Amino acid sequence: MSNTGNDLDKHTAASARRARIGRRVTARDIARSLGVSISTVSRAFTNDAVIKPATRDRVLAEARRLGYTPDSLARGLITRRSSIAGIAVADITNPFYPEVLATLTRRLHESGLQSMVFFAGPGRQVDEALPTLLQYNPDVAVILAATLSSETIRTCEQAGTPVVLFNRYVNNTDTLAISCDNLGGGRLVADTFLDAGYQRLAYISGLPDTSTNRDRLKGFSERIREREGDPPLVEDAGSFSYESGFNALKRLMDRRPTPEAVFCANDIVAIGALDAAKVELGMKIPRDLSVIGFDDISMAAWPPYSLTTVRQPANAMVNLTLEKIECLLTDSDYQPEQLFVPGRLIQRTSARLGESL
Amino acid sequence: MSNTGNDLDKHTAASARRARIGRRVTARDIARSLGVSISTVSRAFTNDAVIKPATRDRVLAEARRLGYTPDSLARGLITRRSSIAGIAVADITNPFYPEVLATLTRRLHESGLQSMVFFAGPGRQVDEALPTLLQYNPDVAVILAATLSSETIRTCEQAGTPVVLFNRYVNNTDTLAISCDNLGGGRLVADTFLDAGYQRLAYISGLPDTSTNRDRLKGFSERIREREGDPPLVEDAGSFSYESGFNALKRLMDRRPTPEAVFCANDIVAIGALDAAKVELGMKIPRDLSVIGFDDISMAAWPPYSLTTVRQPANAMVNLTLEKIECLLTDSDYQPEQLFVPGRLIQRTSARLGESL
DNA sequence: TTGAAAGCGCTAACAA
DNA sequence: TTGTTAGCGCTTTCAA
Repeated sequence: MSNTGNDLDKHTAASARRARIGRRVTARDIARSLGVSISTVSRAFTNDAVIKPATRDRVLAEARRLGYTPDSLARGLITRRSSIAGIAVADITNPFYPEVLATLTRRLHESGLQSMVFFAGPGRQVDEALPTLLQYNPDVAVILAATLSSETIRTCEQAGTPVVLFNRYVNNTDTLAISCDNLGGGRLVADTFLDAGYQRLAYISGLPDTSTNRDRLKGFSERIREREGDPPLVEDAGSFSYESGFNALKRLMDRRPTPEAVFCANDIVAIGALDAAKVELGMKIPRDLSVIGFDDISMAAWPPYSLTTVRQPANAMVNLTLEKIECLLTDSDYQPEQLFVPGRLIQRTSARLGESL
Repeated sequence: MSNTGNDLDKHTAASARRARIGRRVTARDIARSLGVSISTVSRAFTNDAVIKPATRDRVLAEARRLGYTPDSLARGLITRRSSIAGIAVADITNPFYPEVLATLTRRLHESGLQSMVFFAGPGRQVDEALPTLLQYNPDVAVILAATLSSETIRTCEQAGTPVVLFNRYVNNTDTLAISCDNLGGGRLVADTFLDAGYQRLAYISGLPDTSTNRDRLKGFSERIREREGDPPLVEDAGSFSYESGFNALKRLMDRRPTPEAVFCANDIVAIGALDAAKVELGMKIPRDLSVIGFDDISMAAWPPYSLTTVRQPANAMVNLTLEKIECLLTDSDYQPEQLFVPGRLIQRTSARLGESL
């Protein structure tokens, strides 16, 4: 655990920058210029401080004139709140997450938290990157669609940073986790297919070791078993990507019995599968095959795909996340929970569900 | 400019968090536990500090044992380097930018900079958000595919934060800007179409007031004029989105003379246009219409689209950005430049270019 | 309602 | 090679 030690870390750096542009304005400058104390300047920028309104106005005016803004870093040093939310996100190739990330950071910002983001690949990278993030004393760490070892979670808590898992969860921990009800979503799709009269069902899986993938399959299979249907064929795509879905569908269609209806681990996999069926196998959708996805990314509504899918209520999930972060930050009695937000079937035309509706 | 003043900003917050989890380990703890001074601990974590190797090892070991890591915020307070890169990104709906963002933050991280990201809509939001970002004293601000008023740029420099514009530039400023050579890209497409023998050309524009959109059109028209072709039809899609492209193509096809070849402001617009042509107008691509896009997002390679496009060399652009950031940070004589990285035509099958090749 | 003083966790000049 | 001291920019008791 050595220092940064890289090429940007020259000693000349700070001076070079300061040479380029003027020194930053500090509270002292305002104080001097106005003939008041530094504390007074500070109070002008603290909401519930006792200060004469007229004085505050003078300070604020002078601050605007000189371009002063309190230094959040220095402030955080003493308030013990950095107002930073550390966010780790994997799976940026799935368009669902940029959208979530955008609304999440926006909502955090509205709550006075700046987002420090780290993008990780699918591997162990999140565990490796988190220590760096922790050096900034984030008020909270949000892990987006990535897994975190319980060991790393422990590290965070030891550093005083509560952790929120978004769309993943870990067993055997009492870490706050907000997720779509993937299990319920899987069951919903099973019911939908069975109600429509399909018997030969299949599942195309995504990244194997993720709770999203596991639970969607689990709910799907479980419900089929409950209704005494034939167990579904499971084709492992290997990852949540277009190419994976594309190739998986081709393999799936070589297997027997040929499935009538396929549930895909997520939309991007479903879209890959759809294209493979159409382009490679010359199939007509939904005449020859019914396909249902999961997420409801914007692409799902594009005319050539018109994908029937389980919508993850991204906004509701983000709202819930913010609500719980507030609990974490303000209520010392709050016991972290694992929360599941139900998804909803969005019917388009990639699945023929016919009569039963 | 008042304080944050929001619901997370309770006074109980810090104490609640500290109650939940142990107080953070500080350099003082290590020092006490080892019977050395705080400076010695500090030196152990500073690369080029004079310290006995054995002492450093002892400190590092103890640090690991107790889970100590220097507080970057406190460190930044005195070194005058926060090691934070502030990034503002608009246009997250264009898949090109999540990809750029991912590699950009990764490369910054390798250079010892953490990324603080703010997502903005297409509007003035970046100008509004930047002051908040500045409170964290970022070492550099990177503006991704968004415009920044010269006034805000001034504010940044006054605060001591150099600005880098990525894929946008502003006239009349000496702000560092790294961009694809959109002008050259436009000319390249014009040549490609003209060489293939097309005469009735068209351009579907994206978000009107962006340098990317303007320059692509400008290069395209300019080159056509130089080669004495008929000026292209220009259809304004209004934004860089699938729907815009979809609708714009329908309008375009109602105009006369009917174009034989269309250059789209970017890939996502092109893909929308492609779908409109196929789904709505029943056209065969490229038999009835040749389409060329710009960006080369991963979707462009999907079989149903197989979009011929001008590839933006994202990696090269990010590398260049990092190189120039280093200049900005270390070399006080460095004069900001406007840099343009050439794009390259990726031939797929959405444009019939035939004989001439 | 304000100012003086202490100190958040750290680094850096200076002494030893 | 190490410790002592000062202080980064800010907030926050405590006095006035």
